[in-house]
Amino acid sequence: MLKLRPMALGSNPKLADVARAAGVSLATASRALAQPDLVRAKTCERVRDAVNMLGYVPHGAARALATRRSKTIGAVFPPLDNPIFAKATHALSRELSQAGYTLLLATHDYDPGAELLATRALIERGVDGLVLVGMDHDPGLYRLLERASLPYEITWSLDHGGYHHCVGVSHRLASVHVAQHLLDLGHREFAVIAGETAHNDRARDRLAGAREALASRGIGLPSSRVREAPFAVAAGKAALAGLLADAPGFTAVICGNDPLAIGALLECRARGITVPDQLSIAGFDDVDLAAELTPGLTTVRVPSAEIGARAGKRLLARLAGKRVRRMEEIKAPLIVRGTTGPAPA
Amino acid sequence: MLKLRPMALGSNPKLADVARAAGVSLATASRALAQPDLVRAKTCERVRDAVNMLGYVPHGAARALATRRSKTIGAVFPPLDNPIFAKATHALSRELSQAGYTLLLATHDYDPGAELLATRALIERGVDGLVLVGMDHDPGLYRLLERASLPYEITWSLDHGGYHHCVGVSHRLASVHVAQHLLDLGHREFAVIAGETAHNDRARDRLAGAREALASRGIGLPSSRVREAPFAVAAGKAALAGLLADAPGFTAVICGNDPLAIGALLECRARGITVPDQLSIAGFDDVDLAAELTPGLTTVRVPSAEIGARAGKRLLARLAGKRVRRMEEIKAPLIVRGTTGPAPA
DNA sequence: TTGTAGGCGTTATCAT
DNA sequence: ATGATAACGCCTACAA
Repeated sequence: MLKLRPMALGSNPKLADVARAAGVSLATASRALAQPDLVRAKTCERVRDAVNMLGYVPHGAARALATRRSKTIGAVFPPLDNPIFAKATHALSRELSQAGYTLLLATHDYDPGAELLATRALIERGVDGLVLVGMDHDPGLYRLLERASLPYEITWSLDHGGYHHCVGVSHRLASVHVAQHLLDLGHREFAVIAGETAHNDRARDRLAGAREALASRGIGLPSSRVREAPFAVAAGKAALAGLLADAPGFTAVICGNDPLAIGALLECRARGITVPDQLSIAGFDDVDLAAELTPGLTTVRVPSAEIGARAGKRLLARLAGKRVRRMEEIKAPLIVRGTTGPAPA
Repeated sequence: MLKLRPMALGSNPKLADVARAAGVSLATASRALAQPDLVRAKTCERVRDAVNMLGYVPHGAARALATRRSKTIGAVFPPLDNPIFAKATHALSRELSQAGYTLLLATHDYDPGAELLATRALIERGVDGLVLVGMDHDPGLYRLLERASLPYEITWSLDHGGYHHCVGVSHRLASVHVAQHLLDLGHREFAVIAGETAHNDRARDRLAGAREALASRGIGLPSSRVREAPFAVAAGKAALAGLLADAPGFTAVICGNDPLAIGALLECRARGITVPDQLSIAGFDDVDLAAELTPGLTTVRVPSAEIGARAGKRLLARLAGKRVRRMEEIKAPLIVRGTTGPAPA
């Protein structure tokens, strides 16, 4: 079954080998591949043939060294088992590859230190640009970017300071809409299951938005009614269980993201609490699953694939010397489905 | 003419600048960073200071050119919105970064042509090794790898031919176990919602395993009872609806992966079909959500994070000159939860 | 322990 | 249209 391959040969063919095989100079071979218009058609063809014959594959490092461009974009992301990040990564990768760029990906576990290290590694690898998530980063990270004078895009969050290039949504505003929706349904007793707010400006903004909307109608949110939980369905279940045990009496739960909301929903189902009759639940992100559940999950649609794609497009445009708006806000509409309903009488 | 180029303002400091600032030669500066043991401690420190002072970041391309190593590993994956791939990617990335390697990620939509192109791009970028998913690839892909004599790992699938390095599970065998479990519960009328089998050996093996187990007990699987569906909860719902409409009468559904199974489950819930009393449902992969549902989803545990981590470890070991077993099989046990039960009388 | 110099594979700037 | 050759930034024998 195992076939032996006679062809051994030490190293891979280089452009010089191609040139020799085609009977042209190194420079001509290079041009034939990069700027065919500058080379006689016939010569071009000879070079191409030689390439195929030898199985020549360009040496990116050498090219990067000479051109000072790696055709590579770095992305530093939280764990991709959050589907929103997976989607964005995929869309970004797709966008980049269409333009001949490749994605260099680093992931971290919401740890600013690790994030800084990873970013450094990417810069060392010579990325032409960088995609980051959110605004919360080690100060050293921004310094590093500054010094490297590397174009980068902040995703998900918006820098209202107008300094960073960014493409994202207003988490605060969307969260206000969620709370208002529930208030309009007559709810007065709320609980919140927030994502972990440390090192996460999105989670903080979402929590702040909810607080603010409630406060503006004179409704407080005691700390016993607020829980932070790591992103995960299981954590959502546990959080709701905890709230029910420690501070019952609420009729609506605002969740920091969909997995938490789905967890809360499953916990209700397991306990026989009917949603939305006895309890309303709202999520955030509009994960695929949200629409498939019965009842469907009321949530905020954050178009994560679009964010990834836009970040890629913007970066590519900037690398091509075009100008782009510094800040690109994407709408995040409230999607009302079945898990929210009138407050029980 | 010889011109002294003072460090340009925009340009980043190079090792030569560090050396000058530290008052040592280029070679010493290089060694101080790479092999500090070969350099006097005091000198080392001077170099380090210079590095910090100047904010020096090594130029990876130059290093790669000189050492013929990029400290970069490429991975070619299907869309990461399938959580199993997201988990594997994260684990892989984590494993690599611990060893100073970075992950170069390419994703494709189950298209062999695109996969080939992406792989080529990674090789051009100078990856030191590659991680692939499954055995189904464009023949040109294997040729490319051969010529580049690049170490690579096939993940998820096992090459029983013993040719490729691989780390994965036996999808066929696990699928046999699923079918046997249902047979043991008394089921005789089956339906299958398979993943799309084109360009996907895992989906084919899973389907084949189920067929085989049923056949070995004299039970056939008419084509009207088999449906292929793209990976997605929505597709699972639709597939079950289709089966119910076209070929009712089955008491158990074997699904090609968990999202499909969850879709089937949700469809049942929406129609008032009780699971497992009226219908048993089994999945494959053991996604996080599977355990959180009530009833929990009976499925096969495929440790995707472990696969990613192992692939990384194996590749790193090989790059370090160690030998590893060509084939590493990971157990994929059946996890019996609540969605499967005795066949209705 | 430290320095000198050649080379890694490609592009780009000159000539021709 | 094509060719010679100097960068590009770093590593690493080989010398000192």
